[in-house]
Amino acid sequence: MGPTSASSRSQNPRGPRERLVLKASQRETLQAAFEQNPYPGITTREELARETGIAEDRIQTWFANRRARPLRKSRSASAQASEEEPSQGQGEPQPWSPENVPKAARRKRTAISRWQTSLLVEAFEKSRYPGNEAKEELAQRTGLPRSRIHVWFQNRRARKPVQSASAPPKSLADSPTHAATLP
DNA sequence: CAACTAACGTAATCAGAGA
DNA sequence: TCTCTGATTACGTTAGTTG
Repeated sequence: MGPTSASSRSQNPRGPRERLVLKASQRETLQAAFEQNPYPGITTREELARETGIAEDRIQTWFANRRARPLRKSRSASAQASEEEPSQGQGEPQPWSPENVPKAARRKRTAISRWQTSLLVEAFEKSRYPGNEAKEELAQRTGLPRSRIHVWFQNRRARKPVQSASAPPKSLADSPTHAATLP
């Protein structure tokens, strides 16, 4: 199995997912793909996932972090205004602009059924910030991938702000839409 | 310990399916 | 068409790994 040194991290309910440590060969593969296209679509990501053995959502995270790196400045910033930057001299000094990026295919929209949604809503009301364990459990129970659960919570948090204690819960006569309540 | 960087947060936006 | 909501992005922060 994996020579993971950290295996005693399964006690924190809010704990994040175990941090992945890339092998040199995996890093090379990703870096090569990044140079060809910093915005890989779902097809490319899954291909890379197969090649490297890394989960697709981790590939996506890797690309996002990689894109941000040259733009982000370290908190130390070094403050030295040298007129040259090592490791970024040759190649394309131009930043990637969205217009220049070919629209890669997105992941197909996942259809989340009513019962799956109810389960997620129930969990959301218990905790808006499920840790990795809770996400895995929800993935098990709903049959949805962990990454979709993660996105669902992100969207839910963004669209359903925290209800004030004094704010009326969505009682009757508030949302005439969803007529089907519960079985 | 300091630098590097995977994981994860928000906010904004794009995009698919149903009313 | 509009609404609801899943997918993706930029940007910022947190915390594990490594020199």
